[in-house]
Amino acid sequence: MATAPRPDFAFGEATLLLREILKLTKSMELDMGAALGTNPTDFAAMQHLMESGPLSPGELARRLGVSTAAVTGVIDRLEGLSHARREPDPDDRRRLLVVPEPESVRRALDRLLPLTRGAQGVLDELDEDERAVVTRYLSGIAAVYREQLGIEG
Amino acid sequence: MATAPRPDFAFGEATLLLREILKLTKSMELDMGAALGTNPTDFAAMQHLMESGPLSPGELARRLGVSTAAVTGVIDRLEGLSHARREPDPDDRRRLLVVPEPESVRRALDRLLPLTRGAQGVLDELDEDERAVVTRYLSGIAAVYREQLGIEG
DNA sequence: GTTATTAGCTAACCAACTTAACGATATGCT
DNA sequence: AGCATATCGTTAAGTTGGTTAGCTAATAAC
Repeated sequence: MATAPRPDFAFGEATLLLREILKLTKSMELDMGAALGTNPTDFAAMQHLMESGPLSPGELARRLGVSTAAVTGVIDRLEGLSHARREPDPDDRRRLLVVPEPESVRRALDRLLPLTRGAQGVLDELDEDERAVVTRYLSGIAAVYREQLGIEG
Repeated sequence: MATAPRPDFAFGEATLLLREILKLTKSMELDMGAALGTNPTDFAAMQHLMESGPLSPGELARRLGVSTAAVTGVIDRLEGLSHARREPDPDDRRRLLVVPEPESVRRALDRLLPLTRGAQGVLDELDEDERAVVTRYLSGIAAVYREQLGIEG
């Protein structure tokens, strides 16, 4: 009873590892944010800007899953820290573009790249067939999640 | 430039899938919470109570990574919804035990079990060697994360 | 048996969201 | 062309979930 109070929770090793990764990811988000002096949401915004280039506040809101009003705050904070700036959108004067500052991008990449390189390194140690197995597993897990959320969460 | 504004972000398929899973997990946490009418933190507390049985507020705070003051609020909300109740700890009269209500546990499991069963199902479709590959991959990823966080996050 | 520590709570505060309303621009319709 | 409608970002006001600091009660240490 002390070690297994609820028999329903008998997880496989892979499942436990996945859970640990999810937990580590949360710490990572805090850590990443700390690197730029931001909260996780603001850092996530930076990630989108780094990956996709300048984005409108509306698009940023959509990607972050928050209201456009909240994104105004995100941009205010990023601008306050000189991580990004507002520029007018030449094609639509209602809209604007949030442009990441190169120096901040560099700093963020300093944190992000070791992670992605490390992840890639793990994959590189696997052969083609093994990578396929991993892909199959992850696809399966993603499918299970999507199904529970009602296809497309 | 439109499709690949930053060449630094060339992710492998597995990495993209892992990212998607992380994203789905967040939706899942909201979804789970909604099932009990709670926020993700409160649901996470329920998960710990379900897995480990009654816990003290302090232990709950430690596991959730929030202050004990915040946990007072968590327990207040769970009690308000009759998902758990406070009981005195027979061994230490300063302490108390947060006990999950069976009916709420049942409702939470209704949501959780399909997920864990689904995840287990994905694993069941792999043979022994393949499962070892998955474990190796996930261990590697976890190690990379831990390393970046400075061993033990 | 006093002193120090621990447990949980309250109080006061704060950060990050939400919805609603608003001004400015763009789009669609006739 | 010109008016009605929709869209974009912002502001304003309110809510939520967290923080730290300080308190009381109970236990542990010497």
